[in-house]
Amino acid sequence: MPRPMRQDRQECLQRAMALFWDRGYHATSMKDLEQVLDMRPGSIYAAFGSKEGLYSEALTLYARDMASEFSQRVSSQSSVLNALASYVRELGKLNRDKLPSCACMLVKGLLETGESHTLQRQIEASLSGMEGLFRQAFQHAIENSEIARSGEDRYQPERLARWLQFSIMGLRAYAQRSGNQRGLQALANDLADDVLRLGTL
Amino acid sequence: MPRPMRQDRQECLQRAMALFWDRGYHATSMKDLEQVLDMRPGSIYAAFGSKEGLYSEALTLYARDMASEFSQRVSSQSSVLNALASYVRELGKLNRDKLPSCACMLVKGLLETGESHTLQRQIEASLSGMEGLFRQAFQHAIENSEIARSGEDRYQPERLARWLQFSIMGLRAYAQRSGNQRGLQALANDLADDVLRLGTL
DNA sequence: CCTGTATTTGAGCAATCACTCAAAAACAAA
DNA sequence: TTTGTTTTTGAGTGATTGCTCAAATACAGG
Repeated sequence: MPRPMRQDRQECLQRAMALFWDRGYHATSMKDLEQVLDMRPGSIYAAFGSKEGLYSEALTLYARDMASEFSQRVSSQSSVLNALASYVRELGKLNRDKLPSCACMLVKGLLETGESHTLQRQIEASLSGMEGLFRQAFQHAIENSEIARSGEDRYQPERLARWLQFSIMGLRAYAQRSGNQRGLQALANDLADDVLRLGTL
Repeated sequence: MPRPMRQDRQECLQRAMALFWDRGYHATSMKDLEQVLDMRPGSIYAAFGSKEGLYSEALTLYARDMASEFSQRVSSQSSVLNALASYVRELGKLNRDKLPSCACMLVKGLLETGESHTLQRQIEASLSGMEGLFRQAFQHAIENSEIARSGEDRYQPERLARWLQFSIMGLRAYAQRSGNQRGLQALANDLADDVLRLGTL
């Protein structure tokens, strides 16, 4: 009976995510979104409620994609440490040509969203979620005896996870600087080596 | 003869810097600035030309303050490595109560400014300047024989400077997450220890 | 006191912002 | 085809954006 929806909601979110990721929340106007989504204002508001609602859903999609890619990478290799190291090493190839932005969309949002804002809490929750995945990965590495001296405080999974998240945040922020592709890759390689060094006696 | 200026330009810039640093460029409106500066639009535009011009000057002030504080800290201690370590360790105390934002204003600007924008280039130049100061500091540390195995690639001043800047960017982005003050300080302490470890044989 | 110069003022500009809603359009079922 | 339900449309909402400029204001020199 009803008129069918012309647009695929999931594809809309993908496009909106790319635009928000590139320009940030405040610099993205509804008019920009109308153009990218090929939808008129009424349709967008019917589907997503508000600009903030759309951004929120885009953030959720981003976080979900990021988490699933990470999980897949870690579970598809027998060595957790190798998986983590290659993950970090590939961050050195970050390039504006492939992605909307080198920097993490969550971090961009974290830095441009005012404190005590609803979005801020959502972003912090997503970041905590990622850090939790990192913790699990290091936990597995310890259970697999991949990490030397895992009894020492310095090698607790919480601590390592915190370090990894900090590193990724820093690396991707650093990557936002144009030029200097060489330095970025060197930095990523050094970090990857640091990860591997956790397994060296 | 002329009517004297009511406002001190330098103090205006300080206030504008604090507001931009807190809210970011796009989320700060001229009306907000009028209130904080206690100036009417005409005066602001007579003094700074445009919102972007004011932001640009605020960025310059921020970068200058940051650079001079760093230089002072390094030159006031006999041991460069100790100075750097204490600098990093104090970043663990970053708190929204003291500063407009935990995150670096340059990084916030870098992430919210579109590529190929004039502001982006200015920010990148300021970041390069800071990295240069870091390089000089490590250079001095090497000349003072503070750094062990300084002949190895891994301990080149350029590389160490890059690592330090990446670390500070990551640390201050991580600090923007509310709560978790404990984890932040632990992270900063670990990084400070890494700095000191450069001097250990 | 006046006069001249420089600054400050604030009403108001066009443009854009996020957003609304009555009407038109598109389909499936009858 | 007709009907019923839902989605899409896009002109238009009031508010806010960054910004302008003629007039008012404030002072130093004469």
